[in-house]
Amino acid sequence: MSELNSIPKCEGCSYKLLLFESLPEKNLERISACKQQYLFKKGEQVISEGDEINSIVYLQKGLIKLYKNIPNGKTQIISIARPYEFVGLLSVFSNSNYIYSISAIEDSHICFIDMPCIKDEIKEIGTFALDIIKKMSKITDDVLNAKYELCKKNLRGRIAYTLLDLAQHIYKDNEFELPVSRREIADLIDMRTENVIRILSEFRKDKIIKINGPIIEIINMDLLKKISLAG
Amino acid sequence: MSELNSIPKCEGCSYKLLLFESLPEKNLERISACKQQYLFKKGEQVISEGDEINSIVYLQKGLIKLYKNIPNGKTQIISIARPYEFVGLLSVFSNSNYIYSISAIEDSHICFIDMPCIKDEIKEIGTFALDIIKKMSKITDDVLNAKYELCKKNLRGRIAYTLLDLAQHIYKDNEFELPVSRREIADLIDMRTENVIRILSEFRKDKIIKINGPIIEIINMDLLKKISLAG
DNA sequence: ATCATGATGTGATAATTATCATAATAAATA
DNA sequence: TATTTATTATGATAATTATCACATCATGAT
Repeated sequence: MSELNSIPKCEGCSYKLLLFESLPEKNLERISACKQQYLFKKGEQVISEGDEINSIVYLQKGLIKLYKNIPNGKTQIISIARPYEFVGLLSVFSNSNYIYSISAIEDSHICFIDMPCIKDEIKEIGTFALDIIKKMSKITDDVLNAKYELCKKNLRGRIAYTLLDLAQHIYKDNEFELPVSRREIADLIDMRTENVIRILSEFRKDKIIKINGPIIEIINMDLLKKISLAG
Repeated sequence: MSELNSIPKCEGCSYKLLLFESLPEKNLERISACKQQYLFKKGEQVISEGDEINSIVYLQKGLIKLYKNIPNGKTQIISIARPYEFVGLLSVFSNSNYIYSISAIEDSHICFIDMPCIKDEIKEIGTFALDIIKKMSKITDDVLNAKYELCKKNLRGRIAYTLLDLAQHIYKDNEFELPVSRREIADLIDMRTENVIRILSEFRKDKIIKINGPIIEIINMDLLKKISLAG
């Protein structure tokens, strides 16, 4: 983790509109004064389970994963998130300590906004409060929907769903580099590493995808969608 | 659905403290003026998927289920909720229409509070906004955690988990009447009806539970907990 | 009362998924 | 560079779960 040398003001931030559009100039300046920005290298830990929650985590650039360590030495990945997604809002208002960990899976710019500042603005600016509520509701919906979708699918359906998610929502390209290992995909969608590998191989044999090391290219999108839906 | 003949004021409501404790008297009176209470008989539908969201649903007495109808004629039960749980807050702020249905699985008193009223109070009373945010964060956490727990368990673990949830959180008694059919349990925890029935029979044979028609009694709590954890 | 319907219950079998074993390759480390 | 170590990969087998088939019982409709 290293501090970013030039710390821009929130006013000029392209993400302002997403969370702070209802905040007047004056209040935005106050927010701007109580935030810190850091660069996390790929693999670096941003938050550890149990850490005290004293800020809102805001991903500006890069890719992060939220995960939990579960008893038998395994890991449950809750979500992989890119900028604009605000997964950092998950459960931060109902707990005093994080119930999950966050780490960077790509070099990431992360903005920490002091929680007391946010709360002050929520209390003062009603429309901002409503905005935060709306955003929270949205991420909850998304994470929950994804989980419900995944849970009822068979393994091939889960892999297809995940590849589609990466291509369509994360990278917006039919060709992308897998940001996580096969084992981490397994941790994300509740299956065994061997089966992730096996099914990716099957998809390759069935000419649904091409695999070049860590690069995946979807070459039969329709079939992949069909498998995801049917799964 | 029938209107309750005596509509009590929010001031005297025992649930006031849970959601409205930070609201001054004056504001609570306004809330009280824009709410309606109804009695829903067991089996009656409260909300249909697609309905416009124009109020907050507040369960005062009884038991409800949230569910979605999924393409192939099946049903996905999202949650079974009792009073004090506020599942009605799920996603109501990020959508204009319900993405799930709600029906009563026991005779239920349900309070509908007009959404514009709630929003007005959120905008006006900052601490109330924070309260709502906290509550939303909490239910999200709970529903999400339950889903994550369930997804990674095997079938026996899921049944054990569900029985424990009913005994410990819903009925607070080791003996209770199953509020839903075996098929509905299957819809809740992503498995087949036959397997729900089969595993309940196994638990009976293993002297973990007693089954008398719809009445279930847990007679080996320790083992049930062990199965839930190991699953 | 009779019939249809759905819920419960059980067995047999098929399909899916996990586990174990083993190897090749890539990445990290001394 | 040499040597671990982790990741990717594939096959064989065991365990789990779904599906099908059928029986019983309760419930409501005719």
